[in-house]
Amino acid sequence: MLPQQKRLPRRLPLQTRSDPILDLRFAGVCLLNKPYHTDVVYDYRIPEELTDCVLPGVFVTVPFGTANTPNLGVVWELKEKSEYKELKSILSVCPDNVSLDREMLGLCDFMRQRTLCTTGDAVRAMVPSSAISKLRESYAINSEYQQLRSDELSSSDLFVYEYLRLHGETETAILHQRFGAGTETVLRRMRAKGYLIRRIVRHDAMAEKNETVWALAIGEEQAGELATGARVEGIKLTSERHRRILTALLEAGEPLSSAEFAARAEVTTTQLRALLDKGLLQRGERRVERNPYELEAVLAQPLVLNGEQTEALDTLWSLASSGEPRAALHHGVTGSGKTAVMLALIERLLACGQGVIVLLPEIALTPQSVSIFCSRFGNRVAVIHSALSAGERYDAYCRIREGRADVVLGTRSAVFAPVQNLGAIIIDEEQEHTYKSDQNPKYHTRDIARYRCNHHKALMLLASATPSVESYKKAKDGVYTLVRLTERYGNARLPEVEIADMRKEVQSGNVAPLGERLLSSLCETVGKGEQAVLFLNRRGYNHFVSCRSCGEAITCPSCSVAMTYHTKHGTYTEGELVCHWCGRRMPLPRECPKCKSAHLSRMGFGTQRVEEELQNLLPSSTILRMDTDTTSTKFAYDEMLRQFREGRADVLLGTQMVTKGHDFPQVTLVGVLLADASLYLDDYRASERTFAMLTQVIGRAGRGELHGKAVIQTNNPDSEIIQLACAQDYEGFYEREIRLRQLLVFPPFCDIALLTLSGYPEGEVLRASVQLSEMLKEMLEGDYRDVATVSFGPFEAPVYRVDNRYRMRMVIKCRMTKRTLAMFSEILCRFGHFNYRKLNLSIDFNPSNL
DNA sequence: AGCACGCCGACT
DNA sequence: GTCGGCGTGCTC
Repeated sequence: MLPQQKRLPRRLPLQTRSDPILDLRFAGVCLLNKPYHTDVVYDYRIPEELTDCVLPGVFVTVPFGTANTPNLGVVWELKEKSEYKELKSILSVCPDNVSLDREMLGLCDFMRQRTLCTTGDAVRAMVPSSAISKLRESYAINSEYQQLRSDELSSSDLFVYEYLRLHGETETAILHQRFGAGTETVLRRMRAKGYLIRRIVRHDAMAEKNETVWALAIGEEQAGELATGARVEGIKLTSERHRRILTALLEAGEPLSSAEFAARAEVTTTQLRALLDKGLLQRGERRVERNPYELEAVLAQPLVLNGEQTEALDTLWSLASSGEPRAALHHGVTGSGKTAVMLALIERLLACGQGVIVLLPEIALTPQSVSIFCSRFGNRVAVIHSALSAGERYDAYCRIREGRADVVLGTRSAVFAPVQNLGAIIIDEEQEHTYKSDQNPKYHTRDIARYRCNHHKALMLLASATPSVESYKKAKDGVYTLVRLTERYGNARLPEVEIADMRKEVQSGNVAPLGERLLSSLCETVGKGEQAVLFLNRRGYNHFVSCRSCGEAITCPSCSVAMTYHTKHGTYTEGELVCHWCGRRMPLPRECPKCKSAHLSRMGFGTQRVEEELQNLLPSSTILRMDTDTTSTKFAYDEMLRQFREGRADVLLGTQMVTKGHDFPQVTLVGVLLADASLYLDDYRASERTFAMLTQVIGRAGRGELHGKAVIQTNNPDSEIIQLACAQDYEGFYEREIRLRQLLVFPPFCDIALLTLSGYPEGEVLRASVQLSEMLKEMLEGDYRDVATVSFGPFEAPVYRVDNRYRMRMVIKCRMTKRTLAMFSEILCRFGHFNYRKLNLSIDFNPSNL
């Protein structure tokens, strides 16, 4: 057993530099590039000249290790004394463009404990990477070492040496580009021999972008006279363009950029420079804000809320203004006008000087949804999503931190937006699995939002037509306040839903993706000049095995998730079934366990095929296909949606993308192909996802004046989930689902820790996975006897080999308590100490996907 | 993660 | 005999 590392303190000591009693000459620093088992607080001396700028949350560089390599770190705490002797001193403080405030430092700690991530992981999630200084390594020839013994150096050594002799000090990245893969070894070797020296330099964040602007260097009166062509103090402007420059400046009343001059006065930089030389103009700098969203604040029409909405707003407002941290679940049927309530709530919060974060899943963050916010709140809105450039992200961050933007609209990572006086965090479509990060730090947005709302005594508002079972249970248990909207807004009625049994089609010889019912409805709709949306449920494509006769898929006897078909040694027929939750394996049965039919099949068809078919059947109509192939750029995606909304296409065919965040008033028909495909995912949330998807897609129809219709094609018309979705009966779905979860012990009745061990070679991974499970067993029988768990595995991950790394897994059902977390933390530390270079252990709590 | 120390195989 | 392989242990 290895010695225990001293983990980080749970609470931050309260302290500021102004405290007169304390003589805070030392700093505890967390380094940003440390692996989990060495991510502890390291003490450093604060040099005299830095006493004023070393404060908790500030980024610094410190020497580390025997070589005193500079490392980037964040000051965690200040202290009077340190247990350690022979402390090193902080090297430098990064410029003041970012630092973590108390809230963010606390959040950092929270994330480390909850997700078992490192300080670096947490910090990088909170702050745009372009705002943090970077350390860059470069090499140069050691001038004190004159003799070049060429017998000691290989030819690749000499190439690099020669390059450095010619070019001088060069960054490692550039050398790497020039000399390829083996460069690191070459550099290391030559440094060890004393030929080269290495330097690590701090490069500060790119920070703001500035542009050159031109201003008057003389008085306005003088300029005015010159602009008329008069002679002033010996100068007369004969060129008409020169006079236009002065006129433009006087009209603008502020400095202008070259581009602005070009637009206003049709003059070029040459002419501007001429006036500069005459001493009439001077050059200055102006901050440019990189904001891809042109935010015209249109005069917002007042929100008209119906009775139910007003009631919901009042409840939410009383929670938000209570001065206490609160959480609410806003459950409204599709089309009930949740957004209007949200907007009204935001207006009230802004009126009280509070800011708001609104989170949406990526695919719902469309120009349409952005414009809803921008038209109402204008340039107070900051939009944050993954497609922003580093500069745009940085500027949005600054705008928020400085309070110039107080309505933040964004995807998962926007939950960290540095809104100063936070009134609410709204998570729309809260059941979406994209709110769970599957890379380090593996946080759930809800947990971060809850932490931040506690800090700000703000409201966390979860909204959805189909809440996650976890959240709805919390609402039922009174942890969240439940706010309901049960009516569709305005004249809109729920569409009429028809379930089309595809088994009959198969029996009558039709194997086409479009059944008769859907086809005839489609012809009718298009014939009337109305629009249709076809949703192809492609999740679970081809992996599970289902019965053609009864429609059931083969599920794991102990987990109630579909078993996945794995081929063996490249033969397609000789496969076996595997459960990704408990690792159970079994051969592919000859007949259906339910109805004994021999018609077992793998299933699926792609969007292209459906598109072709459609085009044949409806030759005169325009079909838009929207999937990951056709919408590789965000631009293409937006363009397609716009085309469809403007009525330039009759049918929109696509995957999940078509289900979210768009209002198409002209759509009267919604068709779902293969509704049951996602019913048998190898995930315990398969029913939940299918229900949510179907409910939402059905809700797309009939949102305007026209009445809508939905046709649901399925091999499994008796499925309770499909029927409940067609009836838009969330309550019924929940009751059924929660009972199942309890019975089989799945969240919210337990938490799940997914341990993934990856690396190479295969034998090592297998050996280590056995060692891991033994270690776990030993801990559960020893020091952690009090931790209740049920472990499965180790078994192969669903995709066993990725990028030549082999992956083994363990699934552990547990309760996420301090003790459980402490145990997993120790596992990570111990594994780190084993120093398995090529192996990596990752732990994900309640993962979103397998 | 890096880096140094340290102990074994294939080269001058 | 040495260089360099990577096993092991430490970093305020």
